[in-house]
Amino acid sequence: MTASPQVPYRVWQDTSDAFNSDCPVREVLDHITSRWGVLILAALTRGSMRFAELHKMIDGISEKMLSQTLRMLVRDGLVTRTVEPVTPPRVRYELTELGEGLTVSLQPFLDWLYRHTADIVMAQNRHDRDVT
Amino acid sequence: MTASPQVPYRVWQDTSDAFNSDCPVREVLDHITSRWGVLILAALTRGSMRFAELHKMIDGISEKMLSQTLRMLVRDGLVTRTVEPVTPPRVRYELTELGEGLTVSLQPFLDWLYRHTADIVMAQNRHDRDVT
DNA sequence: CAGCATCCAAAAGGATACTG
DNA sequence: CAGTATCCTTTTGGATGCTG
Repeated sequence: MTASPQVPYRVWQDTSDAFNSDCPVREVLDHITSRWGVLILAALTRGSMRFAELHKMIDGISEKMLSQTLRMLVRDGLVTRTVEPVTPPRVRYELTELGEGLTVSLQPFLDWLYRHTADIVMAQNRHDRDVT
Repeated sequence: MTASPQVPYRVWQDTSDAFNSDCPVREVLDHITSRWGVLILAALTRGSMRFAELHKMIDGISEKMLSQTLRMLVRDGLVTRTVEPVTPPRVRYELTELGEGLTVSLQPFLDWLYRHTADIVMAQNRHDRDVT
């Protein structure tokens, strides 16, 4: 983990490690677990979506963050952006094959989340009661 | 999704939805996907860890954020904090059963991450070349 | 050792106004 | 419609110094 600090980061296929802040794995993790990343990816599992649809579906996101996060996901090759040449413009966002694979891998976590949020809220209440 | 806005949020078991910013599912999602949440949970899958061990293992985290995120995870019932009454103090952090279940559900995602970070970096390079 | 408190810098994020 | 640009606020986070 502390080996060869003198050479620029390169052979991350072998030595990669999300615990290392210089490793691309860490950067990608940060992108996906960014505040709106998982929610946008989850929304797109329902199929192709337009900007306004995503904006309406994901409660609380601003246009700025939606646009910003979508650009990042497109750059990462997880989402495609397709402009239909009509007026007014119509833009469709869709998962790539890579993005599909990612959402499949996220499914167990999302399932867990829905099934255990109740447990967590209970734990929070218990904790707040005990500590206060 | 927009039903009964006049009553305080309550029946989230049935209507829960991470896309709703008022839903506990969303809050829990934010906790887990907070900047250091996944990394700390992943680190603890290797077994019980002391504060300094976590600090050393997770590159780039400050003591403040480590302590802050650990407190949140303890409150959420995902991690236990045990103080051994010796001097100097020794504190062990460990996954609870709930936390274990969570990390199991995160495993497919982490596996995907390691296997596909290369693809994402390639997509980024392609994108940067094309757009610039 | 395991932290908390404080202060400060940086980044994230929201509101608004505007454009092709 | 689907954004971008700007400004501003809030949050995040790091560095430092201190304690039981």
